[in-house]
Amino acid sequence: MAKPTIPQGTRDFGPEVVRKRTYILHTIKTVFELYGFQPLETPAMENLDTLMGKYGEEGDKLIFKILNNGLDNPEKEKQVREEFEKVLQGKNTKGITERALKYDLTIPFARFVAMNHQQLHFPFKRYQVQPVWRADRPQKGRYREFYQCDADVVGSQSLLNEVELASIYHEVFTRLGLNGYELRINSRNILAALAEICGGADKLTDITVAIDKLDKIGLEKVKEELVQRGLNSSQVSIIEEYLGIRGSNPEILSGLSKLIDNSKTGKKGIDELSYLSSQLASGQLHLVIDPTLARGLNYYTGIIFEAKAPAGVKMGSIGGGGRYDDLTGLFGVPNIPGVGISFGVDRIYDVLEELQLFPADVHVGTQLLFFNLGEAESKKAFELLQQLRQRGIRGELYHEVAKFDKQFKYAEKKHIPFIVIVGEKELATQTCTIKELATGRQQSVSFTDLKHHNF
RNA sequence: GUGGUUGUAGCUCAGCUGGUUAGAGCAUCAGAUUGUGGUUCUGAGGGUCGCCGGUUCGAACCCGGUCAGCCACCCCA
Repeated sequence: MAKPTIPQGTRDFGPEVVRKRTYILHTIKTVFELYGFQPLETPAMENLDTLMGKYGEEGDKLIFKILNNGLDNPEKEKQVREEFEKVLQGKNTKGITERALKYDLTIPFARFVAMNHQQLHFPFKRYQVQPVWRADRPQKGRYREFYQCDADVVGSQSLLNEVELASIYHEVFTRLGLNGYELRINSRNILAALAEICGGADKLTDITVAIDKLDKIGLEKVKEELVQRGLNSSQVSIIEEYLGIRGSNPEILSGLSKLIDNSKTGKKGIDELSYLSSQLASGQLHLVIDPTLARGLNYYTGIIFEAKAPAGVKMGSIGGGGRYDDLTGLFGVPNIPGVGISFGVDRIYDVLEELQLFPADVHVGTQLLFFNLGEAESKKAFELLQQLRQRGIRGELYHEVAKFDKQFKYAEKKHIPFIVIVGEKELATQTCTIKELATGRQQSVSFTDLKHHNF
């Protein structure tokens, strides 16, 4: 029998890891709820039609397709072979595959809203935490199965939603102890205005894709890429001037005004950014207006967000999002605008690990362990244990009579903070001995008092 | 999808220019220790050297293929 394996790019999560991940996810969900967001879950698989063409050409290639059943039916052999020929030419065909694993949470959400918009009360605020799948080649921080953690508001144009979402980022990162995080914002309208000035709205995608790489490849390479993408030298120098806008938020706003204020779209973008920064200026939010922030996704139309790990941690974005004006339009229901954010759970995990920000008690599952020291002893211990469980205290009785040494080690391995000894002496005196492992402190408590004892 | 790199015990790794029975530390189990863990000491178990094939008298080592991990690119979370 060959050793079992798991599919490429997938992971098992052991108890210790699950506890840490749960801590992160619980924190995020709690904050979502605090802001009035409601939970939603959608199926692991969607109809292929729902997903295809929504993520661009590259995205389509990375969708995990599910093979239809019954392809081996001899009666259909000829038809199946013909259909498969089409697959070899790069076309998708319902004869071979008509379902796929979901690629993100946004498109399934849009599909859900399009299907149910008559029943929903707007604005509809939902959060969703589920795995998604991509047929990408795995590498550092990238997996074929990973969790996304999204919150979106649909059915409202109000910028107050952006304010709320920015506050959610702040609240979550603060609760996780990531005080040095940075929330960068920009507006797609600013970028659109820049494209206008550079002589063509059709250049928007080329410009955003190139600018998005600034952090990684530097100014010179970005300029090269812009030229490659068909921009002339005067257009490139306008973009260079734009990328050179730096300083405090007010300074950046005035810099932007000088460059693009006579564009109507540009003015709208500046208004959005100044509204957001003024609304949030009073708090401790680390809000930074960043003209170089672009984000690859094409469907964004207004404010865009990107959350960065504290400086010094070699980790880029730990969250992102933005406003889209017409997501459900793809599914035949126009005019439902929305704005959403996403948390990168795996990356946040790595950052918390690196900065040692997981709480010390994150591993504590079982709170106390009763030692098993004989038949009569364990019978009494079990009775006491059941009383404590009634109170909601998580406890265990060691599964068999064993030496102290073994039972201690079991408690240590499971990070159980307290052990309770009920042995011959304790039975005689109707008391038990409670020991706190971390400190070695020990105390004697009567069987009747144990019920109310605080651990 | 393209390219690079690694694969030896549960884990981290050593293993000389190819040479007889493949090693260490940690972990596990047992004992020192029959009511007090973390330390120490003693001993034991555990490997088809990722898998398949080739070269050779002889392969963990060389060659080809394959699978998996890691890294970079494309793209993205």
